[in-house]
Amino acid sequence: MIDTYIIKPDIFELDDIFECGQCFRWNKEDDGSYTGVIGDSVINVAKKGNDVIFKGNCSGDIKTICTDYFDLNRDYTKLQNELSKIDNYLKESIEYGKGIRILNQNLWETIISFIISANNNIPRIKGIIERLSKTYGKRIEFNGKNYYTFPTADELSNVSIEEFRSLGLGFRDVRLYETTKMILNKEVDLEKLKDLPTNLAREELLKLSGVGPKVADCILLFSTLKRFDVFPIDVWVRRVMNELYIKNEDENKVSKKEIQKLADTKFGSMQGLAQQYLFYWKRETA
DNA sequence: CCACAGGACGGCT
DNA sequence: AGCCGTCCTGTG
Repeated sequence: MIDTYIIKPDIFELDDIFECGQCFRWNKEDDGSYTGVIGDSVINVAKKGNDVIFKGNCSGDIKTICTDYFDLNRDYTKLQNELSKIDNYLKESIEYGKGIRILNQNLWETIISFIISANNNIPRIKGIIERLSKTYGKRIEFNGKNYYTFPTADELSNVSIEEFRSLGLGFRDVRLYETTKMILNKEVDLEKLKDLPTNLAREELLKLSGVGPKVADCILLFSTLKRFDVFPIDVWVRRVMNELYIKNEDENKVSKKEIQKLADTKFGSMQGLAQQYLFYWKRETA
């Protein structure tokens, strides 16, 4: 059924939320709004003045779905104020990406999406995920258009490596195939992850094929696991951390260990959010 | 045609 | 433990 839900949040900018690199299934419409799939629902998010308007073909209560997914019960103003005190670089990056909220994305979907993200760029990642959903997910209609749910582990259980390859996954085909099997046979039990401390949850995720340190940290931060005490280090984060704080002539000579240690001491339990502001700022203004 | 961009992984020291 | 070549596809 088609539902609407309207709020006036202090912190909520469409471009900041959907373009900061945390998600791959949201597409911008001609009117500036975004449409995407959350679980079994299709949602369109628009902003008019201070109003954020959610409309969707929803499998449940739209208010519950959006409150959870968009992390609406967290006080980002307070978090921004705390982070802004750390230094002026962080303050500037927060001013740039002031409308960011970290999404609560389905854990399985986040795992598969970020395995696909390895050694890959955003347009291609989005294309692969779209083809995966169209081929193996369920169709939902909204505003006269077809959308597709992200396929479940069960829906991928009989897909061969060759079929994955034909969707454009490249060398990631085996990783998707193996990880699907490992999750289905509970070699890694996703249900148990949410109760584990961050370091142990990371160890579990690292057992999955195609999940290394960077992907594991993205999963911990951008999924319903919602851990802010991780600091995913990719080329852009390395670049910005070196430029601002480490100042090595060759950024490639800076070890991940050194960056990680700096993030721990400087940003502490809020390092995941700090990473998002710094990453988005550096990427968009590069 | 080539250079480059983007992480995991396995083999090597 | 750290270093490095390979995996694949799209872009300039």
